[in-house]
Amino acid sequence: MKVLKQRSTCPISTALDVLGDKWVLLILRDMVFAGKSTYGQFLQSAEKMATNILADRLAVLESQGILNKAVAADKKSKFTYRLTEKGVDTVPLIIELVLWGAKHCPTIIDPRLLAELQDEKAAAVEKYKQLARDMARA
Amino acid sequence: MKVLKQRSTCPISTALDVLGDKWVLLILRDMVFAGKSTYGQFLQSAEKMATNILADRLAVLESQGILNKAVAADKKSKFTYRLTEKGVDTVPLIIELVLWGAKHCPTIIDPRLLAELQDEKAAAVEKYKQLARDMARA
DNA sequence: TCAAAACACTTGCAAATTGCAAGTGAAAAT
DNA sequence: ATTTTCACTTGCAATTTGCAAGTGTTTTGA
Repeated sequence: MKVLKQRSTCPISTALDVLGDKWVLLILRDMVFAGKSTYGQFLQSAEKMATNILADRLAVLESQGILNKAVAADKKSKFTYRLTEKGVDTVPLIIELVLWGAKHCPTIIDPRLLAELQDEKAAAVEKYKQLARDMARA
Repeated sequence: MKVLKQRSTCPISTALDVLGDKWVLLILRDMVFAGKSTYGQFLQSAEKMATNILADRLAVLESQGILNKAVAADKKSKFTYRLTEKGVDTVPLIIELVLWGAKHCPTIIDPRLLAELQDEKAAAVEKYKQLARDMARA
């Protein structure tokens, strides 16, 4: 059981104690926007995270109740990671990261997705939260 | 001039290359919600960041165009750091961090601030963006 | 049925980053 | 003139990262 130290009682600081890590948020991105759920799928991302870092971050996220680990339905040797409701609640944060990155950094993004997030943010947040929930049940 | 390496062309990943750091976001928090603008003020936060880390992160934020450094109006030995519009645009992200932290972690927050952020998020985002802009002119 | 492949990690280690304490140098106050 | 304030810098031990290789179960396929 991974234990994180809380630096203060500030909500921002405490949120950052777990979410203030590049790899953690890329895992959440892959779950929300790419529907990924296994160790092998997370390793295939463009950012090439190291295997030990991935294992460590999955353990942190599980111990923090942001995702659940379970044996896959089809294979006993496979695990699936699913978002809890606490994990689903990071969707608005991830969407703000998309919007900031797309506006201020040189990046590549599907223009339709960007338009959807910009023009109907509240609806898009609900849509991706629900998608994340549906995947968690699958 | 600090150079950051971009891990991919994904907007989330690229945003995280600069914002995916606990100390960077605490500096932005202090500017937006506490109106801080000097090296000495940042050092006084509850999280006690080390002096060398603070100097490093301020240099990163300046080189990324998120804040500007200028000699203070009153004293030549003092610098003031102010948010650029790129920095002001992190306000929605910071507000999502507040909401997630307050909802899912044991933290302490003024109930009126929380209610304001929860019940009228869009208006609150605009309000704090404008406050941040006004401080940048002061 | 038995060897090979897939899958999810673990381990070892060099290199980079962090956190702490102390030091530096210029301007302000006394 | 001297002390204090302010904004850093430096040195160094300890932690964390990133890379490559290895381990131990399933599962697939001949």
